[in-house]
Amino acid sequence: MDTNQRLRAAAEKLALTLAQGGMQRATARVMTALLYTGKESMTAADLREELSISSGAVSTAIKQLAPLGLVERVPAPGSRRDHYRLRQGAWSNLMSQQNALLTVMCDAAREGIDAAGADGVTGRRLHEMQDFYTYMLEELVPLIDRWREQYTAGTGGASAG
Amino acid sequence: MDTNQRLRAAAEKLALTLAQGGMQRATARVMTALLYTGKESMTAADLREELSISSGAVSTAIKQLAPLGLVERVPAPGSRRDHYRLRQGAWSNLMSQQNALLTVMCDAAREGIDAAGADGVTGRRLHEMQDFYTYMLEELVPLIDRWREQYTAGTGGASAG
DNA sequence: CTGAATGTTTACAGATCTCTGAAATGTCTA
DNA sequence: TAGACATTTCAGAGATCTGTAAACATTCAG
Repeated sequence: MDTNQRLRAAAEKLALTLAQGGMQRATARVMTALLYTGKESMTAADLREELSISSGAVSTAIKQLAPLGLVERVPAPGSRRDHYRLRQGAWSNLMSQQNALLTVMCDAAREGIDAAGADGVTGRRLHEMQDFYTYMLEELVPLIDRWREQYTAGTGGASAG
Repeated sequence: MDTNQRLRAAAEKLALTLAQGGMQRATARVMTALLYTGKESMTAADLREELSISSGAVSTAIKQLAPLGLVERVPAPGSRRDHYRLRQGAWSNLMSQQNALLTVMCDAAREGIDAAGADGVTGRRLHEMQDFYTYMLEELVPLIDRWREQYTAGTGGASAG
């Protein structure tokens, strides 16, 4: 099957992009493997084999992906192995997690102003920074929330577009 | 002066955050040095001394920051040395640059659908991904544009908030 | 309770990336 | 054109990070 190879290639390529964005490499590969798999869910052994990585790496990857809401453990019916799958809304969760950085930037700006004072060149620069990140936070958070509502409304998935 | 030390500490802390977000460490330090300096602009030598890094590192940092629109070379009045300063709108430019990743994600989703087909579990997952990043692109780009207009309107800076 | 199968943790090896130091390049003055 | 000063480039040392292998813990069948 040639299609399978194309899928593998696409998965690896996307993993590379995610890695570029700060995600650990093996973690990104696990993520894209779960995205591109034809199965409903994959076991740790499946991932290990599919990606040719150690079980330790799989374990670490899951440990990183699960708390971010990107991947979830699925109750295995009749199997002792844990099954994992990409979570519904994974991408918006990923985005939210990146937004956490905006809060940090906002706080940093405020702290800077506290230390430097609101006047002078430094104060002015910090003020622009604070304004920007405040604006972004106020706009982005509701934006993502709106997406979530909108998407869970058309739960079927196929008709969501 | 104790204030100076507080500023240095704040700058370093922010640099660490930026580095966490993928920016090179020395590059991030140069960025925050330019943000926190009391001067209007800094020379490469200033940066080298302030941060205790080599001139090569400074050069590399500028080379990375300038194309992103975060830092600009300022015409030096009567000095042969180049002067640098944080650009107006640096933060929104940084954000825009991160948004470029959204486009990549969007394209990746489309390519995936091409390879996997729109039906089946894989197609459905990719579809959600595509929908999300399409939505984000459509919303985020105008959002930032709006900020830019809004901010350049109150050009003074001090009264911009 | 025992044994087997699976999942997790950790020290270490390998790879990767970053920064330094020095040479090369460029730019301006006289 | 020569000379001085500033910046850029680049090979290699150093630090950092990632993944593996193996020990350890846990869960479940019999």
